[in-house]
Amino acid sequence: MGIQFFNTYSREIEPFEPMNPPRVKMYTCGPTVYNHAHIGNFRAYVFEDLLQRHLEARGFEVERVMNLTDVDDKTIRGSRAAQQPLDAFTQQYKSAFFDDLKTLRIKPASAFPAATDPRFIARMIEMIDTLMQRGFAYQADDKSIYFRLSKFPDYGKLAHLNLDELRPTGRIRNDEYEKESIGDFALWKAWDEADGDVAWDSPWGRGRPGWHIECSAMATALLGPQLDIHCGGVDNIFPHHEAEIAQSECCTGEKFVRYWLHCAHLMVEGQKMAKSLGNFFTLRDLLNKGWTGRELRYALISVNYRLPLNFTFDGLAAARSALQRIDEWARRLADLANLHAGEWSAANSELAIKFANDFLAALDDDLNISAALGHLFESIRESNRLLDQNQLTPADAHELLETWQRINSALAFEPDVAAIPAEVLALVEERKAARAAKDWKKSDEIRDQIAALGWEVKDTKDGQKLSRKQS
RNA sequence: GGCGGGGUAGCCAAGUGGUAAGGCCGAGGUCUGCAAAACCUCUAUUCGCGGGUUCGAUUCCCGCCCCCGCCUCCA
Repeated sequence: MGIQFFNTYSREIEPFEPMNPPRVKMYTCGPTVYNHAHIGNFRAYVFEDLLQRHLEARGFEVERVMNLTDVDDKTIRGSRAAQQPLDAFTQQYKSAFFDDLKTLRIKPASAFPAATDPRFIARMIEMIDTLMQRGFAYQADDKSIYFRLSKFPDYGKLAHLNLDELRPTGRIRNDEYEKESIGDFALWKAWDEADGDVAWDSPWGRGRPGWHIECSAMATALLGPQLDIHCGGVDNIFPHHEAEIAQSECCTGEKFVRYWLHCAHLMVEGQKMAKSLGNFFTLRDLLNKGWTGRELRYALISVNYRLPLNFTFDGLAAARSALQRIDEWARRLADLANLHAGEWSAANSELAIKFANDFLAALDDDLNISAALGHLFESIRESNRLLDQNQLTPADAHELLETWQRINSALAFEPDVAAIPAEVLALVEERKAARAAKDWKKSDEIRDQIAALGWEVKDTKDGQKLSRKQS
């Protein structure tokens, strides 16, 4: 069985066949940089990262683009409130976003195009112009340009919505009466006072681009008319991704996206995350509480992307415990392998081979991470048992470790490397002497001193082992 | 109202027409100067509820209940 994904468009599991293997063109909707991204946003980005990493583990070359929305109602409002120019205002959140990606071990995309980049503004104008010429767009009395939905009967197919049955929810602005049809969305928004000095010239007057056209313009400019994979949160399905399809296909005449993958929402302690509920968290909030990026990464990645994820602090604690167990296991393997470096003749470890096959096959199946982690922990238990019984050869240990490293290229769960302070090393030496003299009292005192410095020392048959203490 | 996703042990969660992976937590044990780690054992006769199909359903069908999301610029 090859790789297969659930395609939102067909609502079915489909075999994954990119246009030009091994190349994969992937577009992922990025953040609107008007504040710090929250953990719900990062659930989507972590999912996309796992997707990319697994495709790469399977030999694909992924070219991924993630856009940055740095002009829209919220960024403009924010910059005015902060009395900063728009670019200065958004720049701080762009930087913070990149820091957060790093903390969560999310691989950088091949490109992070920003909506305000003159090159892409030009591209957007060009696309809108094409749509105007072909009759897919029109200028309304308010001078804005709108997409003419009546010309694109496929609109609604991705979301499987019947447009005639849409229920008005009050989110439709009443002042858009100039539009031909209530669903027509803005491609170009004519300047108004609230925009301040944020405006670009266009054939239709000064204004700024609509949100949807951004993605269509940047995706097709950087990846071509057709994408293999387009990701985002389920909330983007309608209307954003519908609009992208409409704009792109009416411009290029080609099918825009082959596989649509959407991840479900994150909830917090069983409720929707909202500032008003006091359960709204950014990555920084969690770091300040003593959690690490990889712990959050584990918590976010360990539930299948199509299921709603209930984020809890119990879940983070479970992530911490699971990661420590993985760390300890990998260290035991490394210790055994290193102790006998040079004795690694071809092991053909059945355990390692089965581990790799089972794990990767699980991820092939629409990123079934739960099953994949199940195989990981089964392998851990089995090899730990063999280690306890001195039945694991150094060659097996070496091979298992290599297998783990390959698998971990998709997970990125390795421990943060921390240099052991000289002070701690000195205490360990001192303790070694005390232990040789069976001075248990002194040994325990030094253990406490080491703990006070943030490190944990464990006594094994191969001597003391140090690890960073978790907060 | 429309569309979609869910309800599996204390929590998270995989899964199949043939009798319930895995993780976390908890209890007991082995090991250990102690501690930690690791390992072993135990923890759902049962998979929201009621019917049906079947030799047999958690898995298929019908009905019902509950939760969550989207319904025009929130990942």
